[in-house]
Amino acid sequence: MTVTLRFEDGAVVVSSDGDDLNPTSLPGVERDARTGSHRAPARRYRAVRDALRDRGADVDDRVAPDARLELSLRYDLREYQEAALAAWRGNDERGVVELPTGSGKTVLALAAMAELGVPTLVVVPTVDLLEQWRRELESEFGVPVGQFGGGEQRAAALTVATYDSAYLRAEDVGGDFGLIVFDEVHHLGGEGYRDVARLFAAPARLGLTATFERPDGAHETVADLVGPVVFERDVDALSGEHLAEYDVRRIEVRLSESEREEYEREQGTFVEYVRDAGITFSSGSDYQELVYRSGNDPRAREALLAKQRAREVMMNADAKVTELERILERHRDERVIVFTAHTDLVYRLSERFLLPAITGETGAAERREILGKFRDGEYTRVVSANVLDEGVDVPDASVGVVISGTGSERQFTQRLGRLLRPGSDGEKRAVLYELVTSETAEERVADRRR
DNA sequence: TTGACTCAACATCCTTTGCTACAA
DNA sequence: TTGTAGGTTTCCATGTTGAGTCA
Repeated sequence: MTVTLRFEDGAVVVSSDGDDLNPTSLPGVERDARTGSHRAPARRYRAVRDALRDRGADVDDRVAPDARLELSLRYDLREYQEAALAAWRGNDERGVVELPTGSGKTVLALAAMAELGVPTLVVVPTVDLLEQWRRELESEFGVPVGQFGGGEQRAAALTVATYDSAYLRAEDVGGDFGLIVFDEVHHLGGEGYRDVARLFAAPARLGLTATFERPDGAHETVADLVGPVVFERDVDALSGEHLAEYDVRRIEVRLSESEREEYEREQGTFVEYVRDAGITFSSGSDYQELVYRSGNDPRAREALLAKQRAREVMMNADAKVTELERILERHRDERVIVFTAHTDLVYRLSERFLLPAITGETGAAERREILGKFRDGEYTRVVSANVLDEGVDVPDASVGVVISGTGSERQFTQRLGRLLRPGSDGEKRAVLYELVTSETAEERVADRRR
């Protein structure tokens, strides 16, 4: 008896020429009533294949791409990269490696590709990263690299894709790769992006991230789709030798009298509603419930809007601008990145201190120009809202100033990571300033992110 | 090829001290 | 007794992204 495996529209189709096999006994395989065929989600491909092998079946496997690639790596891996690679291989070439920004996750993935030598898809969240990876692969392996996304639709044995484009092409090319690498793999927890991992058959899967855990718990889904964390090393373990040493300095500022008055009024409106409505925030979904209520309860809506205004007051306090002036003066000869949460403030600071500004409204060309000049040293400072947190190739800096941010540990880690690429002399010491408005909810927000 | 636009998706958005049901 | 986890649906606003469309 021969069992045939085929890839079709994001699924693995199982057929056999005899009656000995009950296909639904295979992992994930169900009978499709419409076509009468037996199929499993593509991600179960390896489990199905292995189960058939265990039973000694003769398998005609038309899913696995049979192309073999000769890829050689010029880099020598560092000790922790070797260890991460070994851990991943030891877990049947599945799993997530959690390493800080700047510690060489890309090199690790290149090494995995070279060792496996199978057609590989690299999935990334932004077009910026798409281009970085493509350049890296081309220069390292000297082969043409395919691209899905950013206006291109070109397949090759080594291909890079955005999460969006990978999803759009999955039914079509989901069986073409032996290895799939998810850069910034925490994105895979998003409701829509999960399907990327489901619809591709690639048996070998590598996830890369600096911050695996998600506040919504969806990292468990990611672990299910890609594999568990097989290796992790945090910033502190690498700083000094492979990453710059750093300090985080929290600076407390006070609201002005009028700001305090406004803050207390708006925050009071919010707290009062929350108390009256009996919302305790004892579970994570309570805030969500408040949002639902605001759909038809005017008081709930007003409470949320008041909270929004209170947040703006505390995050954009005038005293932070004064404090920033001092910091810029103190680090006049160093490269400084200023992070905020609101675009309005970005433009205010840009005008006041003549800082080049990057926000979501900044076009691609202008963005490239600013980052290029920052890289060359023509600009030594840049101010941005959330744009530079992730997914953009940001030139190295040694001073960061967090004017405002969310309570997200991920955002904090990413911002810190912007400063940690070691200097050429190895003597660099980075500083991240955190400006926090005292006696406001921002103190809690700042505590939460660490 | 580009730029401007729309659209959908993702992420964050959280108070203080208290209720209830259930498991160890 | 003590400690701990927690039930609904169609979503207030802001910032950012990628894909697609059209001029």
